[in-house]
Amino acid sequence: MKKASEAFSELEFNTLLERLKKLTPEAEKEAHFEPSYKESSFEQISTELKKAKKVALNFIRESDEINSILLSFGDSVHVLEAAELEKIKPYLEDKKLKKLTFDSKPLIFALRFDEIRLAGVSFDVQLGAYLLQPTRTNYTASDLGFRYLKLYIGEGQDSFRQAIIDCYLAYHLEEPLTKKLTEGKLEKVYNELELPLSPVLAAMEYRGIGINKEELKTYSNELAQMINKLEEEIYRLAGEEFNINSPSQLSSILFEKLKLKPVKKTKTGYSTDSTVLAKLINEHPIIENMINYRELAKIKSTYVDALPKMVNPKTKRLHTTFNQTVTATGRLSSSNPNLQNIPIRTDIGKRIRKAFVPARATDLLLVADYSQIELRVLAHLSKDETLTKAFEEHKDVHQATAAEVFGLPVNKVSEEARRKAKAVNFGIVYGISSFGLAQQLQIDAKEAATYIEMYFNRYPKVKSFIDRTVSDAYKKEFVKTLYGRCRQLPELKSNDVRIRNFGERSAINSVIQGSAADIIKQAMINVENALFTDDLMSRMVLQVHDELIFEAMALEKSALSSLVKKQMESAYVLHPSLEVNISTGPNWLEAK
DNA sequence: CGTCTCAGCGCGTAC
DNA sequence: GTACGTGCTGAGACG
Repeated sequence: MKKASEAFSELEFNTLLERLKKLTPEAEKEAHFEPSYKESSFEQISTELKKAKKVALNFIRESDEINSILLSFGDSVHVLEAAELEKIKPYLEDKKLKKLTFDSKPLIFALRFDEIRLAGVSFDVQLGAYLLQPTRTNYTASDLGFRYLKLYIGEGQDSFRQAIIDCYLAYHLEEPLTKKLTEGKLEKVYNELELPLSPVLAAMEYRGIGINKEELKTYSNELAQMINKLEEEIYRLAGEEFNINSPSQLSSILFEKLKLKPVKKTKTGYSTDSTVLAKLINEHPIIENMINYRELAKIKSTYVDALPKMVNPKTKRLHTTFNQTVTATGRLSSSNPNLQNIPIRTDIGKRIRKAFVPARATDLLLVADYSQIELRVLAHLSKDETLTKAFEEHKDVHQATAAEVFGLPVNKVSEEARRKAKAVNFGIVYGISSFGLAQQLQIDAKEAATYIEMYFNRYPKVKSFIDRTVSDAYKKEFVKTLYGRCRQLPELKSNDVRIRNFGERSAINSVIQGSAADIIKQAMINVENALFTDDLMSRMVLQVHDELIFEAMALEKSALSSLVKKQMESAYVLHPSLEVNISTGPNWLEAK
């Protein structure tokens, strides 16, 4: 009863506030920015459009359908009916007329349904704001309007008003954002990488990738049966039925009922994650079943059952969204669905890849992946002779590292030593801590520390590069990649040593991961252009951080292979040079 | 009081 | 180190 009355009074309070706002329109106008707009026809704006050098552009859309066209020459925003699209088409496709946008990719994407190729996008608010502050989680009109123009724009506008505001901002943020980008020496990465990449990503999203729904349906049934059996066995061994997917319920079965020894804690209780289960494998027969259950359940719910639901009914294909303004380092991310974390490591997971196929059975998928791009970037940036030489001599880099670190002849490097060296290499790229390496290798921190020390003994210039990068980061509070992409590191100002250490690792990781991201972005732009120049029909459809996936026309297989290899390897002149491996197959599994 | 929604969290997949 | 998605859980909103 009390709660209900409290809720009511709060509701009443809000309603009163709303009324108050309406009663004082003057105060409202002062506090909140509202761009003016007018409904116009093509004829009314055609004179201005003809003589204009630049125009801000936006659409009001329902999913991918354009309902209205928004144009601004600086003052009022013109709202035109979608029916006028045909008349505006030549202007949209005229690369000499500069288009200023708030977020260009959805516009490019939507226009493709009307067979219009937007050209001349010279400014994109989202991309500019991202390059200036890549660690922000979003770039809303309200935040950006205030930050760069001191405008008060309310959050949570309806979609019509939001579209108007975005169009207005696309015009008026050009000057302040461009100025900031220049000050930060970010023009190169902005103009040569992010802006030209945007239409490439739009095209890849538009194309999508083929998926064999029947294959997944069959697999789903198989998995259901296997999961069912494991479920029964787990219940039997537990002596009761419970929700296996609930970490808290599993925890009480394992650590209370079965009296197993807890390995580590989480915020809320005892951890049951895969590393914990692995350590308990010899303690109780239920553990092995749990490990198997977890893997199958993960694959089924996240991929096998989820992916078919996301197939576009019109195109019969999967269309991911490549997010260009999400990661702190400059990598892309992929969502709805995420096609950058499709399983590959286990046999159970591999079968998912088999379901990714080209549109026509006669075509192929072609996968082109950079060999060890991050370690090559490290060799390049550090100028370490030993590491550089390993690549120049086409050595197995983990094996070579093992030989160096453990002082063995190459032919005496055991599987075990190679595995350890590989973990050290990963650790270096991630910004190593002895704690992290110890956890990875299941050894104590002291032993891990000696591995790191031995590594730095053999690769002294990697050591000095890391030291230089970190001390530079403390001085400037940011780091930069090969292309000048910037990441701020406010963590380095923290009084908490754990947060500072995190900042130091991020500094190293961002330079290496971000530089690799720069390179593959350059490669994507170059490859896409080359495909059109050479009149090939094959198309790039996915990017997974260090690899590009193409739908290849069978007849173009060899031409495509050499084009892609050439373009990817020459995207950036690195020392040691970049190396790309190519393979093809009837599906994503067999093209790896 | 039951139903719904949402955010946080544990977990696991990728590079 | 960098991401994203699923399922569970508890809190608060809703009717």
